[in-house]
Amino acid sequence: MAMYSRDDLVVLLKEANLRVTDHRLLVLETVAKVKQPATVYELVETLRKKENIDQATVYRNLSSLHEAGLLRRLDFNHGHAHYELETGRASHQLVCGNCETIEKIEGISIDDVVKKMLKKSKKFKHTTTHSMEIYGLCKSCA
Amino acid sequence: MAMYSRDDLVVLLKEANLRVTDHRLLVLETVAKVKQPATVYELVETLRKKENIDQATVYRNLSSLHEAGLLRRLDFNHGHAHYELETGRASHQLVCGNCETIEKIEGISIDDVVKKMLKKSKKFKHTTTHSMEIYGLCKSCA
DNA sequence: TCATATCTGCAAATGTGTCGCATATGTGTA
DNA sequence: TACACATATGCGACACATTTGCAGATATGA
Repeated sequence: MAMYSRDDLVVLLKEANLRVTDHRLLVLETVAKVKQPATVYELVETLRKKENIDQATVYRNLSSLHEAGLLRRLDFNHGHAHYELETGRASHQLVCGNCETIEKIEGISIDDVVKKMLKKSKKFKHTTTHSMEIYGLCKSCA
Repeated sequence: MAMYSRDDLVVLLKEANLRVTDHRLLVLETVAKVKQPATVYELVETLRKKENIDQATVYRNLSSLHEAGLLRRLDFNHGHAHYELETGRASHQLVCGNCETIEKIEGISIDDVVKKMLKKSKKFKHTTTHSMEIYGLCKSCA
């Protein structure tokens, strides 16, 4: 898991043509630190402990960072979004269809599958980054 | 794409130990007919044209049918759920991360990938049915 | 330092989905 | 077929995630 210094993140923001505000930097920094994709609720909780920051600001920054390609937005069918740093590498996870359990799996390439799917596709020509969610039931729920 | 008669669907409901009500049958029948996974909004619109049916009823029936394993619930990061008939076979789709475009791709097996992921997993032992969503950008948004 | 585009907090508004409750309906049993 | 009871339904209120309008604050280039 790559570690980014605050200065690194500032560079990322500038490269993305985003203004470097305290709050935006803080949001980016917070997401960069989490191990599992974080919910907005978790992020807001964490951020509020450090600084007085409104949830609307958190939402707006998550959106701008996502649009700029710095964050990946994930949805696990749980009714709320999750965010993680956009690493350029694909993101794969098993997701429980019953409870909120998710498990990121590292080190598996699905490039072949993506290639096959693109070959059959009419609406997609290439994918930039992609994430794959496989839904099943976790041990507790099975 | 398998076609189900109304009688077939009644049998499915009975096998699932669900009461056969007009509304539940109608919801199931409607989902069974759509080609692409349908949003609740679309289903409510379609259903309202045929019969006076409340959206709470639609939601409740979609849930009971999903819990009973007759419907698959999908989330494409668009802020609302989609439903399709649970076929037993896996469901694969390319999803645009920018607009609402999705494209189902048939005839690709990802059993090997699922097997590999399960092997690395600590929280999942086996998957029942699974669906895979690969996020990228569609031609228009690329 | 200034001008201006962008950001922020606040409160109110949306959108999606759920719940409580009184009434209606399906289903097994007599 | 009629009954009893569990379950389903409609309605309105509610809950939660996310967005928006607006007025004041801040970042950035000139």
